[in-house]
Amino acid sequence: MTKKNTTIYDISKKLNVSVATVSRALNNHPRISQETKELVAAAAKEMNYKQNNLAKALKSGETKTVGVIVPYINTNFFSSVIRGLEEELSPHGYRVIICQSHDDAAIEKKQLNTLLHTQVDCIFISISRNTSDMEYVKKILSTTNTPIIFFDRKKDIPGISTITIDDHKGAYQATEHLIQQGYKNICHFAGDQNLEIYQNRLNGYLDALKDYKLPVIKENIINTGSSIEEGISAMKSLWKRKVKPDAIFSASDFTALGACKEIKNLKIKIPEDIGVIGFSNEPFTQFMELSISSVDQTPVLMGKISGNVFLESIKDNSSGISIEKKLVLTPTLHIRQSSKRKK
Amino acid sequence: MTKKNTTIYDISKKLNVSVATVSRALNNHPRISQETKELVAAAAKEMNYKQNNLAKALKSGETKTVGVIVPYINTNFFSSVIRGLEEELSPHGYRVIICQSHDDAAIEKKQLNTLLHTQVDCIFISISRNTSDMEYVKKILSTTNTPIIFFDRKKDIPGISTITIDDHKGAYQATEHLIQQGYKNICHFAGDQNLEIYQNRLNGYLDALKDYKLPVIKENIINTGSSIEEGISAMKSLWKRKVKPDAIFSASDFTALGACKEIKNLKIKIPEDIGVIGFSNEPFTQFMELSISSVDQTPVLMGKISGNVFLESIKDNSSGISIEKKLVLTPTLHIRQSSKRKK
DNA sequence: TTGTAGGCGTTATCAA
DNA sequence: TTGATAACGCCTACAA
Repeated sequence: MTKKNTTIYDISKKLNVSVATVSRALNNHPRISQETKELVAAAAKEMNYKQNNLAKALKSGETKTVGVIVPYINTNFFSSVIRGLEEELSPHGYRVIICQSHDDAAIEKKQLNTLLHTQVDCIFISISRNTSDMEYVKKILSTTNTPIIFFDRKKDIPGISTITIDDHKGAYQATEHLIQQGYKNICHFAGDQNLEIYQNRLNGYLDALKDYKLPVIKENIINTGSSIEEGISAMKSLWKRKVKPDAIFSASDFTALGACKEIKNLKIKIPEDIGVIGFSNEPFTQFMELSISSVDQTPVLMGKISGNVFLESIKDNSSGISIEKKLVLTPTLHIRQSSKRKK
Repeated sequence: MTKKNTTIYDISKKLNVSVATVSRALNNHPRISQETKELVAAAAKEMNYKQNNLAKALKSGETKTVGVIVPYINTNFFSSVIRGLEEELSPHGYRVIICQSHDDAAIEKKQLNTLLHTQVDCIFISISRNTSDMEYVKKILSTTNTPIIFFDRKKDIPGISTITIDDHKGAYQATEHLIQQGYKNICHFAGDQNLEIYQNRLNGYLDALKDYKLPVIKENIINTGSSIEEGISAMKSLWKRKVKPDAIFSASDFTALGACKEIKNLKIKIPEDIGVIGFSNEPFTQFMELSISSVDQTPVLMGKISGNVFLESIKDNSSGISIEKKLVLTPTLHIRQSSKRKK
């Protein structure tokens, strides 16, 4: 048996007033008598009235719902960003729909369209690895009013606000720290160069080397993904070289972990013989018995700020001006045992 | 400048047909000529038509959207369940709205109401620690058609399907394993007894002791939360006893980790002097240099099955029957270094 | 202070 | 095969 929800129409019938009065009373309209308001409120409660946001949204054009697309939701970084986003937006009455792209541009595009159909008020995206064609994003921008905001993994597109961390700086500081600890032959485990974040980490590494007059050696840049296994195998092949590295700056904590495991396996000493720094400050990096240095990306904050950029843009928009923001957060280097050679 | 979305009305005007025809053509209605369908499809594409799900939902009463409420989204367990949920439901056209209760019953109730306003087709909840009054949940059940499904952290309420793991079994197997490894004075770090999952873990531990004729010692049950710090302090005070424990079965991986850290600090040997097992199979448990044994809860699977229970209930409902399901998944014990004393 | 009525975009019923 | 129209539940001019 299907239960019917009570509507303002039901309340109006019961109280012998018009639906308009009920609607206004419920919305605390100034020109409704206190008495009526109380009457309506009582009836609403008694009849277990629940406002239908669908109808409201259809009328107002605002769903008070936003969408967020990430590669996978069950990673520390992305789930933390989403946590921040939810905590920033929820108090303002916004719901958050989550979508996974599985790091695939085709799925990402599909999810984007689904969100558009759902009439979300804003779409937050951290793009997938193989996203390159941004034409459909531009088309959405030019044909709809739905703002798109990129966080972390972005592309530069006019009209799209972005919230990122300063990957270059994080990488630079990490490399600089290794140099200051006396490491001289520093390798970099580089991530997918289709993504700006990994380009910036690589460049930060390179610039630190240059600034400290260390030679840039092409072979010291190893392309890896971000799995433990790739870290292990990268380390394995590195150690077969005649000239061995004395430090690793990895663009991923997982490859850094893989490297640590293999280093232990090779009976080399961390941090005496070789230093290691990762990136992301995954929880496990500090849990390890030999804790791993890493660069923190403040993901919860990134989520909150992303949400805030949207909220602010709504305010701005009321005055007809839409400002494109490019916010860059500062990462924090956490120095732990894996790279602290000097006491 | 505000861009207007094209509607079926726009298409109907352009093609000089009725909106009904457009709607039917778009929905591939059998009694529309192929010619018209193609015409409409072409116009829709050209005019960049995007269906408004809001209007559709208002009409049909189905939003194709579900809500999920968890304490916090950025934990491995909950984000993994949500991943599974999204992956099960997304192919069927459902969107997933995520809400955080911050482990607080009052917020949980608020989120529940928001989801109801949003007209979601189903609500998935893992209840907060201090949830006790289930009256409002029962009221929702009796006054709305919105199904509620509990996963992991549940209460038994008629009409609500639940998906859990067999915590008793997981705890029993963990304890049994410790016993078989020769440990005799096994302590339990128990979680919040307001939650069934922790009750069950405690009972599994107790039953294993009984079955193996080991004495049940009340002082060996330590109430902790699930933080590293509590694990450390619990271990600290345990080691001040005259009769010291030789194993810990913790209801949480984090307290287990804390115990391990303190054990190392006390210069005791794992697993020779003391064995440790946690619960949840958090990623870090296997990353540790001294890997920690733990009970895996298969969270992604739990999410998928939760989604599936909902999908099945829709099918069932078409025949007017709504079946309340109580599904219990089997956990898997992962034996690692922290508890493997015998070779 | 309150009521009437139109419209948001879709689908479905009843006609044609 | 197609068209006209009502309805989903709400809000809001415009009237009264």
